Amino acid sequence: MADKARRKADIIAVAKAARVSPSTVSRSFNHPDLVKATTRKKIDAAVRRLGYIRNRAAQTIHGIRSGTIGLIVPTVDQAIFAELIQSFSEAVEDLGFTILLASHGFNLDREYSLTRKMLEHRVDGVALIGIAHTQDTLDLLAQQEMPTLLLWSFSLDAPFPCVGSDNYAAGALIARHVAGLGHRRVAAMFPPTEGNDRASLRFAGVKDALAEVGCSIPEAWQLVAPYSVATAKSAVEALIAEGDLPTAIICGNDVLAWGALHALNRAGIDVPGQVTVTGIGDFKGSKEFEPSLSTVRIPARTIGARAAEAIVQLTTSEEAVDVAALIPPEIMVRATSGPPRAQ
Amino acid sequence: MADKARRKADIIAVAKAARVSPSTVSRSFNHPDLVKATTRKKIDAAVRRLGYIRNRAAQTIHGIRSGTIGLIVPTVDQAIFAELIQSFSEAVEDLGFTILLASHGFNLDREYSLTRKMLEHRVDGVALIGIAHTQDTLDLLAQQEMPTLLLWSFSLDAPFPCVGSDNYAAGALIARHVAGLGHRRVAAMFPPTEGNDRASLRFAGVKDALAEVGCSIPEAWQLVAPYSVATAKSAVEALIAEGDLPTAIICGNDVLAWGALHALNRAGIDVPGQVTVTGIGDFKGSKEFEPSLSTVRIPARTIGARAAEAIVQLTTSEEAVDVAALIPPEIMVRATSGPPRAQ
DNA sequence: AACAATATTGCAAATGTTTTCATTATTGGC
DNA sequence: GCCAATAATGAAAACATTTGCAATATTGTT
Repeated sequence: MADKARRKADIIAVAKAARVSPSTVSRSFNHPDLVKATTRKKIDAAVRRLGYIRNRAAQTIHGIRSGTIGLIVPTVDQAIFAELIQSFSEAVEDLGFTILLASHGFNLDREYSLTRKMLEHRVDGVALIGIAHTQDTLDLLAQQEMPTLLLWSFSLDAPFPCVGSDNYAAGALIARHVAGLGHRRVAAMFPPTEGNDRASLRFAGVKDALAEVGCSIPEAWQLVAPYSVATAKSAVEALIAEGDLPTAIICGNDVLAWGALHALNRAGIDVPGQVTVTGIGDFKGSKEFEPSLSTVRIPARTIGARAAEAIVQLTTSEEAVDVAALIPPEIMVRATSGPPRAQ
Repeated sequence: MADKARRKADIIAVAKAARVSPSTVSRSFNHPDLVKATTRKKIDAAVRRLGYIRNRAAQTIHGIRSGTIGLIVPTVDQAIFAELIQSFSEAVEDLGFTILLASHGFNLDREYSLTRKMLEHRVDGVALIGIAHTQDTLDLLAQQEMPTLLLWSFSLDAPFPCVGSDNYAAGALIARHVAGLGHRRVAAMFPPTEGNDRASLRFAGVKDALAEVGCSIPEAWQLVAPYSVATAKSAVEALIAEGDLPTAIICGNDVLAWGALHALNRAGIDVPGQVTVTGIGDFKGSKEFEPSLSTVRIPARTIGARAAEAIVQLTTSEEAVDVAALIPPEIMVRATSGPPRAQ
């Protein structure tokens, strides 16, 4: 019988057990200062005795915040997103919210339907990765007046406030470093840029910065490799097999750079003596790589934490607040970059 | 005005717009076969026109499934968990559920309060990482009759069904491989084992398997390094500095092994010629490492997918179902392991 | 054209809370 | 000990749905 009572444990059951009205129980949770200490004690005791657990769904119905933030990402399974998600969710949890997580695998149509789902769950806010989204998704969020944050990339003319870094600048930063060392025979290896504003902006930054010194990347040296050490390694192995090596390979992210380094290492090609390799991202482990990877730091943890504050502000504050934040990328010159060998 | 109507868009508003009763609208969503096709058309039109979005919270109140699965992990930010979470959430989403994600940072007390939160949100099921949890957490889940799954590790005498691999076996597997090559001067590098059943089981497996051949790991060679390339690298650098090198270093996971390899590489110590290095996990990139890492494969994607099916079965099926699944680890002998150099 | 069977719809109660307003209890000042 | 404040509580309506049951509409059969 205790069992039966227990399972149903209702705010009403608690009220009965504590010999007060349901209103008082509710108040004791939500406005403890409005109920007498001794009453609160009785209620707490009843709660414990019955194993009562509040029902957020029932609260949410009243237009009260659900206490959830929807986070929609391309995938969890890339170092960079994992770090971002971790710091974001930590910070969000500390602020009393829980994350509703969904991943769309770089498919923006799926992103739309996931967004709908988030809205059905009445999340208090939505955070999306990157700037590029389908108009449908953006319209939906705007029309429902859902507090929305664009995470990871930053742009001034984005449809929603952004907290993130400037990927174009990151690309330009590393390219200028490489060009500054004197490299003119430069290859690039990037992930497919379609539906990925981060990668395409970085690549654009690289190309534009190289153009400043009159350098361009020949078609044959524009390698495309999906995010993985394996594909990057084999792409660079193929490049090596061609016989005509560039003096530098600028990679769209650190994972690709790791692949490049492994390929060069295997072929016995000295880095940076014969070939300079750079990454973007400064993932964990890049500094410890042998040789230590020259890259651009995009501070995922900072972005995640700032974004959490931003989205919570967006959901809680009445008036319009300006939460956008640009977290600048930072060049990390380490051991994989050096001047080109004299011809 | 449209705007005002739009924002509130209610099932009642939809009903009015479609000139039917709210019940019919509800049915048209939940039991479409019970409503006439032409009526459904009218309703769909009204829904679109008003931009109506169903309110899961209001449904959940009726004891209907919330369509969410709580996933509580130590952290997202470790390759192994990221991969697991990704495959789990993909599969769960395909089955029509959404993930409520929380991370406790290896703090089991936080795990308890996160579990409570999940229950407040009336998730349909909860998945926890690993076997070891506080009694409070386990009691809470049991008492609330919450479908619960233990993810990642497998054990027969666990308090809830498990879907995962056998970490003890994984440790034993790699240790037998190393011992089989003839190594007797063996070091181990593991993350702190406290509150981490994966690491402690692996380590136990390693020690027991080595004991089978009369080998034990001297105190000084039992390195402890938190999960990170950086700490692993410096731990092994310290070991190298000592001067007395083992012939093999068995690492608790691939990230630690990467760190070890970088340290040895930097010191110009040949792997596997002078020192054998092994990992556990077979993370992405381990195969492409130079030299390619010998390790034990723990198939995260398989586990994630199987676990998703399992938890959904647990939440949907009436009778008790047996969903436990042991996904066996598999040794991957690659290039970092070889016989010890003749003394 | 009438009847029974079946398909479709609406009414009203129920779900677990919160909140406004009204009522009752307590306190301090004299 | 009485009165006015003020503090604490309760009753009832509201929130956005679902669902059992009853009522109505449609169909096929003769």
